[in-house]
Amino acid sequence: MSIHSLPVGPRIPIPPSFLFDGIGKPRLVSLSAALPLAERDTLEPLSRRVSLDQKETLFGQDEPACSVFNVTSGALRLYRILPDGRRQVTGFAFPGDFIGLSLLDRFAVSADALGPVTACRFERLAFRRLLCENPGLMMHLHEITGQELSRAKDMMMLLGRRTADEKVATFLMGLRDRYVRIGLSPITLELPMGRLDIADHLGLTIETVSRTLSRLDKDGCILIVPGGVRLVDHNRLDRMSAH
Amino acid sequence: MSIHSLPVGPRIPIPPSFLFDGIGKPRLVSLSAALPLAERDTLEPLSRRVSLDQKETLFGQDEPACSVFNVTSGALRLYRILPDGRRQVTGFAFPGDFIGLSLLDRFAVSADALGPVTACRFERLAFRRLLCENPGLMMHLHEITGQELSRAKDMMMLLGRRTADEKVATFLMGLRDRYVRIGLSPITLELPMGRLDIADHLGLTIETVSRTLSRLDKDGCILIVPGGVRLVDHNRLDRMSAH
DNA sequence: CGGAGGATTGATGCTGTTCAAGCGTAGTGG
DNA sequence: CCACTACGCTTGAACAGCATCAATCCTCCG
Repeated sequence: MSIHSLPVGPRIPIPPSFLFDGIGKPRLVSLSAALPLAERDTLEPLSRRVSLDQKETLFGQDEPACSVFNVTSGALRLYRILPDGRRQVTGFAFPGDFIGLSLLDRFAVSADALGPVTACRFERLAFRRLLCENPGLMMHLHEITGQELSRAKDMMMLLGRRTADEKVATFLMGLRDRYVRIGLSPITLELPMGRLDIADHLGLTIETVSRTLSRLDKDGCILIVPGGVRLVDHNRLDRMSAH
Repeated sequence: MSIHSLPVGPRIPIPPSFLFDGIGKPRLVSLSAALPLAERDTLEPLSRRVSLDQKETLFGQDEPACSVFNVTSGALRLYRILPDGRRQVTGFAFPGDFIGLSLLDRFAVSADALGPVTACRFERLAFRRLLCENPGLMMHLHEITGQELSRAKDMMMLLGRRTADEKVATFLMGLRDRYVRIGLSPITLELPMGRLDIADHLGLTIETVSRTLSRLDKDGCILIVPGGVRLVDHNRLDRMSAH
């Protein structure tokens, strides 16, 4: 697929590993590749498929959380909104990601689709019950939650202490890392989210995001392409996102 | 204790409920009141006491995490530092709080004492093993982690989308809520952390924090007292922290 | 062709930072 | 008991980075 034909709301494809298990037998598109096969087999019978179109919402903040989700294809934005309309996008969910893993009574964020999305839905109480019977699985999911918490702390550092340039560079490098893991191109990054979503994620305005990307482009760090961004000067980006 | 005699590095007292169990028998100061007695009794045998003096560090970011902690008295700051010295204080730990609950291989933050601190230390692998044998307990601790994650998202909203005034007001109201739960005065808040810690927590500079507190004082919202702050105009503070 | 929505770019202004000086209190030693 | 220092906090003045306001462009689509 040429970079010039990326759709505007790009479709995050289903990585091939999700479509077949070890012996090449097709299986229902379903659970995270991050999970060992045995655990997938434990969880899968409990799941139901969900599909969303662009802009449809999966759930809203503070709604009773009767489900847990695992994204199979597409991408979602997760966010909170203040009474006066200010929004913070706390993150984006990609194939393989769980949503609602902390199993609280209510959802901590709202979630809606950036494009067509499919996911596995689990009934929360059944999910919980299953975990209680499989301490190993619960421990694994607890670990995944711990990693999310660690990333949340990265995010605090990003929001509290970094400049606009660093924020944007860090965002791009973070996306690259995630794309590597789910089998998407880490060179030409699809950006299924709009500039406003990025801005609300990084604690900036849409204008600042746009200007910063333009400058990175002019400086030869990146190349802005329809529907995404091509990473050019990897080193410079790495230095900007200075860990 | 008069508000004018608050020590500069105030001692966060041990809530009485930690000192005695149901039948009035004294017990070793130890575990969180947030935990049911049965769970406390399960965990306690595994624990070792730790004491820290002011400014001593409990552990550093990225160190191998061989322990899990539960604070019994005092307060700690949890933070990350960038190579160039910029710091983000991700939170503060008070009596009852667990640290390192996500059980990852390495600590996600550094932790050091704001004043004299005591805590329970658990050997991580033993702790982990115990949890695998007590799914109910594991589920409970998972839930606590989920709440921490939810607060991390509040923090993202705070850092990304709120003004300096709102940040400071929200910080104070948040402290009030926590102090209520651990039995400290929610009217005259002790501030065991310095202005710089608050600044690095809220993504501001020390000058902005100082100015903002001064203005809140002048406006009659709060009263700055040695070692802390007295909340005066509760309503106005609530409106400023506008949830 | 015309409209809608997102993205870009420019001009201006404000919020919070930076730099700098001064204050207050605790602790120390003469 | 009082200087003297150290340290954290406060306050002021000037500055800068990002926000705001506004206009234009681009692409997709009907």
